[in-house]
Amino acid sequence: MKRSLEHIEYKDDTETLAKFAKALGHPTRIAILKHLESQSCCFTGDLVDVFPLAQSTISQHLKELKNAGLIQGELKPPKIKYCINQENWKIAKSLFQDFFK
Amino acid sequence: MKRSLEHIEYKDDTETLAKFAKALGHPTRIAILKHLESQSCCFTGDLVDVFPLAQSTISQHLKELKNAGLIQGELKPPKIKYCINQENWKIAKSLFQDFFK
DNA sequence: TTTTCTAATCGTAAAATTACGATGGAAGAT
DNA sequence: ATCTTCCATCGTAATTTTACGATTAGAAAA
Repeated sequence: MKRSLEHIEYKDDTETLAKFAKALGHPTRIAILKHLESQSCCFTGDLVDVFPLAQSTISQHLKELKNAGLIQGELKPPKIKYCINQENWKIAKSLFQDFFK
Repeated sequence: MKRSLEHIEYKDDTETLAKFAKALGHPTRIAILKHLESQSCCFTGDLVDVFPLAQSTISQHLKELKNAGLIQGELKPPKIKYCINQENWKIAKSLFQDFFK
C-alpha cells in the first residue's frame, strides 16, 4: 500500500462542500437533479425512460445523490418517489455561495 | 468491455457544471482554492508546506484544477505562481448560482 | 560549466467510479 | 398463494482517481 493510511483533517465546511461537489461531478447526476427541480419529484422509472442508461446505472447515481444528502426517497409502493432534499439543498447552496464569495 | 462506447450528449451547461463540480470534488482541492482566494496567489512550494502531502500529489491536484480552468499558472522562474482564473471563476460561480436557483 | 532550486512528469499500486446484465425483495394485483 | 411491477443490489469489468517516491526539465546562481 502506497497510500498514507490516515485521513487528512480539513474543516467541516471543506469536507461537506467537497462531498456535495463530488456528487455533482457527473453530468448524468446534474441532469437528474435538473429534472427533479423541474418536476419537483419523480420515480426511478421516469429517469430510466429519459436517460439512455441501464436501470441499475440510474439507481446507482440516485444512491450517490442520496448518500450525499441531495435527494431523498419516499416509498409509494411499488414505486419510490425521489425529491430534492430541501434542507441539505439549502446548505449546499449556501456553501457554494460562500465559496464563490 | 461492458461500458457503452458512445458518450451521452448533455447540454453544454450541464457538462461544464459537472466539470467544475468534479474539480471541486476533493477536500484538498477545495482547501487549495480557499488558500488561493485568501492569498490571492501562491507558489506550489507554499502549498507543499501547508498540506501533509507529497509534492507530486499537490502538483497533480493543481493540474486538475488547471485542466478544469479554475486556476492558472504564471512563470516566475524558478517558481510558478498560481492564481484563480477569474474569468472561469465567474462562469463557475454563475453556473452554480443558476443551478441552485 | 556545474550546481542548485522548483515543480512537472513518470512509474506504480490501491481504491473508487462508472457502466452493464442478472438477481433479489417488497408490495400490490390476480 | 402466485404473478407482476418496480427498483435496489450483486457480480463483473474497464477506467479513473489518488497517493507515493523517483526522475526529469528549466532557469537562475555559483
